[in-house]
Amino acid sequence: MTTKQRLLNIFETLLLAFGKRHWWPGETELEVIVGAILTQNTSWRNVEKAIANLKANDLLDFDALLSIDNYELGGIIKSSGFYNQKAIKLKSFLQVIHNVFNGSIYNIKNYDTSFLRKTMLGINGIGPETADSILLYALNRPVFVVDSYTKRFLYNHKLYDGSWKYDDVQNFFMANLPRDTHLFNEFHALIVCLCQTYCKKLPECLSCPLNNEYQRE
DNA sequence: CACCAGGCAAGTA
DNA sequence: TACTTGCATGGT
Repeated sequence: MTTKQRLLNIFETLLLAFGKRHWWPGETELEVIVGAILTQNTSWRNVEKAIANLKANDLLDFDALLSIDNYELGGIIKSSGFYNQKAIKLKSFLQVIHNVFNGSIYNIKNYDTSFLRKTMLGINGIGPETADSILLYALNRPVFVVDSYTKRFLYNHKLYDGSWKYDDVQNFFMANLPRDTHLFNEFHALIVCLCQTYCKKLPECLSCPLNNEYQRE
């Protein structure tokens, strides 16, 4: 079985086991972007509270967020942890959108993916995972998102030895899968679901739904 | 009680 | 280049 066939098999198996994940929860691009920053090293449960709090204060709005005081913003997103840093990160991101993209978040749709990625990576607080999450889940660009779960999954299933960097892991998926936004969207979400359900720690991954897939080899 | 969660940047060697 | 540390709340 080739790597491409194996990856697609794994995807089909996970989809069958868990169903569609309907990622990313969020009604607007801004909500997805805010969530992507707030969920850095933080459980999604705590991020949901922060987003609800932002909505309750009418702050899930580009201009409102841009003008709010950092200290006050930190208090509102406190439940997401690292709230002082994240307040600064959110403001930095919005400030760049304001400066580079002519003052509107909606203009960023008109720019190509590599320019957007490079620009986002230049913002303090935006690393590769956050940038790619925004590209895929907010802007529907065919970019594969890598996180700690992705590496754990590949390692547990002996698809890599643990030495690859972020870009190496991303290239592995993108070189062996059709460049399809919906596929990348669902695959990443399914890997997260798999690891949160079965593969809590390295290197164990017992009673994993993929075991049958391997027995077929 | 300890440990982790859908990371990143800055500092050190 | 390759580690280490600070950031911080809330759930299990």
